[in-house]
Amino acid sequence: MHPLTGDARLPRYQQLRDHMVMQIANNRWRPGEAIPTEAALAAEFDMSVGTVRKAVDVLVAEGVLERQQGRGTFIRRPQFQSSLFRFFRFETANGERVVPESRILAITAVPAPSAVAQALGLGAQAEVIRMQRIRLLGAQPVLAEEIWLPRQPFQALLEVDLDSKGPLLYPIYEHLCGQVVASAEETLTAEAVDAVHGRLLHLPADSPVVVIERLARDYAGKPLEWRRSRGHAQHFRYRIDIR
Amino acid sequence: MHPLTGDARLPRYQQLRDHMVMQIANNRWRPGEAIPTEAALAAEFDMSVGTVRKAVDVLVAEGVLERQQGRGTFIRRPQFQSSLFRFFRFETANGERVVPESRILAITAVPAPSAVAQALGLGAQAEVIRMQRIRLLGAQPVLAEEIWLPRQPFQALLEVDLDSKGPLLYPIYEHLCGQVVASAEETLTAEAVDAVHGRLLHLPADSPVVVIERLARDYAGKPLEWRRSRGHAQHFRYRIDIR
DNA sequence: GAGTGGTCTAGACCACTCA
DNA sequence: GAGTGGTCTAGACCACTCA
Repeated sequence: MHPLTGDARLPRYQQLRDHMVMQIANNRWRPGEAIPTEAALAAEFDMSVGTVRKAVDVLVAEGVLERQQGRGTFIRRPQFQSSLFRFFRFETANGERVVPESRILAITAVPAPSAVAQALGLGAQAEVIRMQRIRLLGAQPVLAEEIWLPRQPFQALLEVDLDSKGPLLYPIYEHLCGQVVASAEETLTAEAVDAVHGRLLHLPADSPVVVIERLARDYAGKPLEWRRSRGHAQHFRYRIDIR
Repeated sequence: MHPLTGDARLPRYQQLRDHMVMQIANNRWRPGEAIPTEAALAAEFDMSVGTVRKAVDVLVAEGVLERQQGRGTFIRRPQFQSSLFRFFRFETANGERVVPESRILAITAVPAPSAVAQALGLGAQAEVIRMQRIRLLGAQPVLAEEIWLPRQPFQALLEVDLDSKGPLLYPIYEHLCGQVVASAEETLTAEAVDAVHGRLLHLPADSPVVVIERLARDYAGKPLEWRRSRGHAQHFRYRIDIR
């Protein structure tokens, strides 16, 4: 048995939810691992299974946990590889969906521009890593990305050949730097392409492009990465259900 | 006491949820009205209050119901007036948010083009109402909309002066035609403006515009309205939180 | 067959609303 | 103070997974 340490004025299921978020943020369990059974948690915190279930319900609704009947409840690994592809459709000539290849144009450590420092919650002049890359379908560039990371936990990225590790950065962040992206905020805008990105994307002047800015955070809510991606509007389509 | 009529193999809370959706679709309760208390529903369907709460939880999560502690549980009236403004920001010179005025350019009954018939789930050559309107900030057009409705329940729209009733159509649908919009699917795309819309929106050639297609449905899921709105990308901004 | 989450019950007591 | 939803308990039994 083990007392909860949170704000005792909150309902017990909320206290348990907060406690579990903290455990996850502190890497007590890794993505894909099972948390203790509902009965075990009820015994540990001296509450009924119904109250444990309510705390777990909240975390499932928040996308942090995933239930599997008969097997257990697991830390959900966010599926960010498909994130851009909720916005952009890339297909081969035969109509098959494909993940564009990645080519890194530049990766360097620089003092953070003030907008980047602010987005990442860093002090002025903190060191950041700046990565520029393009995503290609065959020889055709389809996305241009600039990516900013705090230097300290991501230093290792400067010391490896990223292009050899495939186009998906978040698994690299996890394995190379121990940083797990758990949530993100994205902002969509659209504009006529500027000269720089027109050249990068091989687009005529004034072509419409969609811009996606993304701030990615870990389980504790700490900003890990700020990214801006641009792609031709022709590939863009996004669907929303509302009530 | 009253037996549930749904699929008896489903959990009882699901059966109750399905039953309540049906009641709402059949206008047993109107938007804004309270449904019976949890205790009354438990007595009516001979189940425990916990099971009723679980059915209500589902409908709250789906956005159909709204709980108010101490007062009751209410049919949620979807807040569609703000729907476009989740995508477009319109502000006066002083930076205040405003709802653009509406000017209807044309409203006529026509045979449904096949794409419209398909979207609205109508037979080929069914009669539909076609409305074209622009939204204005002062003298500046900011949105161009084409709106398609099945003629039958919306006939009354052809017989009134819509411009005098303000820019929000959904309250008019409800009061004039008895049709309540309960949910919608929206698809965002972006393009360079074409000649027709460039003229309507007073935009130079090749300006980037964002296009929102929306299919609106009633509580039973029946399509009520299909709409396509175009606005200058400069006003467009959309934010998404993902896990 | 042991262990997991899923459904359901029948209650107790609390927090809030409103006349 | 009567009536509402919110929290929590302690159980029973079911559906599913996996060795």
